[in-house]
Amino acid sequence: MQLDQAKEKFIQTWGTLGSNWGINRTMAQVHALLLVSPEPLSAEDIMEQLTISRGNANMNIRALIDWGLVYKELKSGERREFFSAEKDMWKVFKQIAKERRKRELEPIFKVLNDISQVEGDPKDPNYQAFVQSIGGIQKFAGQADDFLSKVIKADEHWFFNTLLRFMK
Amino acid sequence: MQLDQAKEKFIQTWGTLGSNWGINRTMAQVHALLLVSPEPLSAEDIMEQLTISRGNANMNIRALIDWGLVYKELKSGERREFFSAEKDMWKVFKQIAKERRKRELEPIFKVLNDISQVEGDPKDPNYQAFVQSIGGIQKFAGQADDFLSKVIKADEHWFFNTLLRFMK
DNA sequence: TTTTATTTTCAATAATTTTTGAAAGTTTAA
DNA sequence: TTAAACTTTCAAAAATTATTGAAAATAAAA
Repeated sequence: MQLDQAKEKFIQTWGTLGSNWGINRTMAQVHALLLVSPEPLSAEDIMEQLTISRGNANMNIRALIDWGLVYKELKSGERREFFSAEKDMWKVFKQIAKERRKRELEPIFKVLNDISQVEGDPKDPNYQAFVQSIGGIQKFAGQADDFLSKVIKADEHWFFNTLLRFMK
Repeated sequence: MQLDQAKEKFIQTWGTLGSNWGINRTMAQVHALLLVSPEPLSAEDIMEQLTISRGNANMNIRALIDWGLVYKELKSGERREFFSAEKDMWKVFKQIAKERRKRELEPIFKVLNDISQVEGDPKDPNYQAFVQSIGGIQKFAGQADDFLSKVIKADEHWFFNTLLRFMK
């Protein structure tokens, strides 16, 4: 396979992967493109290589920067902005975990907490099932959150070597 | 808060959560409804409670069954089918991990393997960046897969107690 | 300043995904 | 058998989400 084909296939695959996980396809494609580019690219470069509009490129680049997955680079003597992606997959993973934790887990805790205050007849099976189910979810979410907070701080070598070995 | 409101809020929240993770909103809502129902529900019940059409209910129930998150229950003397959800969150989590691993990780390995065979000039920085980036992703994906395969087999108590303690 | 280069915004449009509902299919009971 | 109860399918419609492109905003250079 030639480089161009391989690049194209990677960008498409990464885009599909993203959309399976609730991430806009183009955003994932921009990320993929930056992942395999040796040098930072300008908005123009990205527009051309992915054949997308200026507005689309801009929005998705900004979103990637918000997620902490892409960095803005300033080249001296150059007026326009250049962008590069974090290529260390462990860092990418931790950054996504961190952001999703903040953006999603936190709001869910709030809702779970609110609805677990539900009032009702303790003899009503609907009430019982509700309280029990929400309780189970709360407990799980709390444990998952503890685990995540540790993963976010962990070092890759420790995580995959030490931990994986411990897990037998 | 009253039970009906709490239920409604839970169903909406679970639906939003699902769509953030690439799962159709209605599918997540059906799952939520079954999670908080003490008794299995019929398709008719689900249609009414979520005010969705028969076709929509049917499709999403089937999808949940495919994911192994919902079970079909047969009541003797009843002709229609009833459905119930797995309420143990650890099992739910493991089931989702198992399915996504099969549906997504496996195809990605295949693509990564194909494109890592790319031919090119070892002096070309584009080629170097590509090979290196894909290599890093492959390595990470392999380790993540090993980890996942262990999680899928793990017991909840062991995972959260023993492991969480070990992670300090 | 004013001009020029570049980035951002956002209403309109396009593309995609989801939902509906009626018809076809299936299964059980009479 | 035939009829009734229930489930599945799928083309059309609706809803949602993403994209465009041109105008407005911003920033640097002249």
